[in-house]
Amino acid sequence: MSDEKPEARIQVIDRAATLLDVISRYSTPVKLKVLSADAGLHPSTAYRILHSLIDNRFVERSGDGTYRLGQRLLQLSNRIHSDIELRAVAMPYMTKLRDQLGETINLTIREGDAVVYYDKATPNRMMHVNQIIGSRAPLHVTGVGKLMLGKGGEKEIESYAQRTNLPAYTRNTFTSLPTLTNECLASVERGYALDNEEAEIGVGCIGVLIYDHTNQPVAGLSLSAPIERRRGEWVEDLKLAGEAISEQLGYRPLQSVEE
Amino acid sequence: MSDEKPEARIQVIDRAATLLDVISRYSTPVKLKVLSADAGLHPSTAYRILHSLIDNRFVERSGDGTYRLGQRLLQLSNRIHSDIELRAVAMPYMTKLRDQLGETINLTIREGDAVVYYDKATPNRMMHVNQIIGSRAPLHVTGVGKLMLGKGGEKEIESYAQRTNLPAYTRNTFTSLPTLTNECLASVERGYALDNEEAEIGVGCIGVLIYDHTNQPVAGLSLSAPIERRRGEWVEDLKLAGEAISEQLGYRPLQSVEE
DNA sequence: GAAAATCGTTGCGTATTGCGGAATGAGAGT
DNA sequence: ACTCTCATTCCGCAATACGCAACGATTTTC
Repeated sequence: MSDEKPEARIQVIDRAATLLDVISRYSTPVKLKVLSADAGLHPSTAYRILHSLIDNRFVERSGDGTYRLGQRLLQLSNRIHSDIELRAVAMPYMTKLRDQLGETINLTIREGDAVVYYDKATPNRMMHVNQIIGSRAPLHVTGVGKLMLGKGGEKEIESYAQRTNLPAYTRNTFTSLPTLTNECLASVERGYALDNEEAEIGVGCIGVLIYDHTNQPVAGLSLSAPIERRRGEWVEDLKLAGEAISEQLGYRPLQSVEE
Repeated sequence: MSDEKPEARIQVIDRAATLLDVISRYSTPVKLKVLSADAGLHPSTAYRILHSLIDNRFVERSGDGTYRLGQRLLQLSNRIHSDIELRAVAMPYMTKLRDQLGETINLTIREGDAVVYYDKATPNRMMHVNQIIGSRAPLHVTGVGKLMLGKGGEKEIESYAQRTNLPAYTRNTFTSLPTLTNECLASVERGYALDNEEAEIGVGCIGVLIYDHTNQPVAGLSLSAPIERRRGEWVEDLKLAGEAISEQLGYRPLQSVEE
């Protein structure tokens, strides 16, 4: 990091970054004296910055007074890794489905009580369903969301219903707990869910879950189409794609619990 | 991060960590308004911290004004990963060799003109060679170091000689460029190197290189013993262990250059 | 298309925070 | 036991980070 940029910089962030760099250059944990010398900082300055980085788990300190990079860096970068991997694995299947079926294919992930549209493959036709990447929809009005609720079981569906009060988006939205519960559990049972104009009149979806090596659902795959164009035979295509993506992410169905 | 710790904390490091956490909670890139709200910071404060994090590559900003985690986190955590992996892969072979041959087995890595003792397996006998983890030795007086120099070719050996002036550690140290060059290149040729009391009188070593998926040497494996106990037949054991470790790290010998 | 609202960015004054020097404590080396 | 070195803490100070307000750009609304 240079000082040539005219914009105001925050000195202590630059200094913290320098210390992390210096630590990363050594293959064994390093002492304070070496770190302050290499970073060009006063030892008491380096000491305080390092201990703030320790508090935030970017750095760890051993009993012998040496410092090394901390677990927070792994956790944050795992986030980047898993995002990159999910997209990279899913996108070829999505584009293939899009080309084969001629409708929009969405990749979604769960964020609390909503699904977020994470990526998509849209067909080259004038009329197609277009979801905005980054936008979100409540779980109970999407196919994938109903599957995610269903995987959580009756208690989770009930908690969700209490938190959200199951607002109606169309006249087809499930707004009563018993019917939503039946719908979610049945969807899990058959391995896919339909959205029958529950989020938006005129739009129908087919959704399946994507699992990873933890054998938990991590994302959803869905096809959105104008309701009159949606065909039941596409369910199998979505299921096969969801399974293939899941396997590439390390999912092993019917595996005994050993981890 | 809480405020209950009595020690002085650096506020802006805490705030930067909070912003990184907030970004990591979202699965899609996030706008400034959301980040400042979730982090409980004034927008201009969040703006300045974020841009300092951008300068240091912990965060990236897209043209649409959204922020996501940056590549620096990956780079720093790759450092942690590769360290963990090397040790995890090598240690079982090291302990097996130690038990089989009854002498100290070292794992070393290169740091500039030195090798650093990175890990070790020491035998349960009163007299054994003991290298201090974290300590370093000049390349030209260690078996592994001579191999690393040899892999670099004559020009690198010459540069090294000019930089260091090949100081003698014992009467057996190679202190002339021609003889050191011959020794390094011959060692590479036969796939192992010996340290014949070149670093310390009375201590002899056998060293081999460890490669990874980049097909480059990333570490060294060596046996250190009192010179009168060292046996030439152990060379094959070191070579086999070095190859096995390398393969587990993704090394593919005789692979055409395609990466 | 114009006006209003919102978000992002920047300048500025201030006070809070981070800094460096010095002192102290702990541990290592002789 | 003494000396030396490194790590840690305290303290006064000024530089830095901050928040407010204003401005520019973009989006939203009518």
